[in-house]
Amino acid sequence: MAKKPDLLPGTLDMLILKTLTRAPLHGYGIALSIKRLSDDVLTVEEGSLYPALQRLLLQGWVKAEWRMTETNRRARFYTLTGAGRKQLGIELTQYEQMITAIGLVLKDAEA
Amino acid sequence: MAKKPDLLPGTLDMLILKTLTRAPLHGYGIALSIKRLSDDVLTVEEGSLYPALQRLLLQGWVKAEWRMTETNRRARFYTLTGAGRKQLGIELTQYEQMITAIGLVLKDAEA
DNA sequence: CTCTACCCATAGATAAACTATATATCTCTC
DNA sequence: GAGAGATATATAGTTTATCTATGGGTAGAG
Repeated sequence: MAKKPDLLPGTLDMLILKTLTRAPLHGYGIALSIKRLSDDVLTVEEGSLYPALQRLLLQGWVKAEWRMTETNRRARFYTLTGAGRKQLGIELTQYEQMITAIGLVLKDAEA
Repeated sequence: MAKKPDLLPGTLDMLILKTLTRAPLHGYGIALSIKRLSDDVLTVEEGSLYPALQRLLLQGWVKAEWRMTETNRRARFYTLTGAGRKQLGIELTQYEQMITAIGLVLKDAEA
């Protein structure tokens, strides 16, 4: 059974951090944002999202605050910290390096 | 501790299959090939490589044959099968789709 | 005869993602 | 006012991929 992953493993933290550079968001909003920005290609399951947010909180890369949404529901809003912004930079650099390297391997031409 | 992976998780099978489109190779040669083609960015550890090859064998995507290397050592040479070539196509498509989608999320511009 | 490069393979730990489940509220429709 | 559906958080348990660590063994160079 060819099961398809909902995202490239290892990229979720980066995607969340990047999403938060645009504006503070609650978890559900982050998931929606990533899904919509990616034209429905990337789906962040709840079972992946909330543990990831806990991770990011623990690392001090985001901070959380309970507020009310526009639709009048209680939700936990996450904001990127300075350390989080720095971490995002690191992860972006590593990611670029990785996909460049993968591109080299996938290229057909051999010297 | 939380060591970073030497490659993007989920891409190893694709990299191995692609490497085998060029020529049959033994495990050690596959690892070397990926490392060199990627300018030493991607390193395939043996503990990742051999289980991955077992996986590919089991799926019927490669077949193996004991032969002698140029340096006169016994080695197991892996050859891509028809099913493996098909699988590679699938994985390449999914990979492209993923990194395109990730690119959309990482872009700064918002409509 | 020792060292390095070559070669295979597995066990166990770790981490990240998934499925499934639980809870709860708001809004809209019938 | 009942129910559906979208909004919202969270955890337990499972799966899977990768790493670390270890174990074997051979060829050739010095």
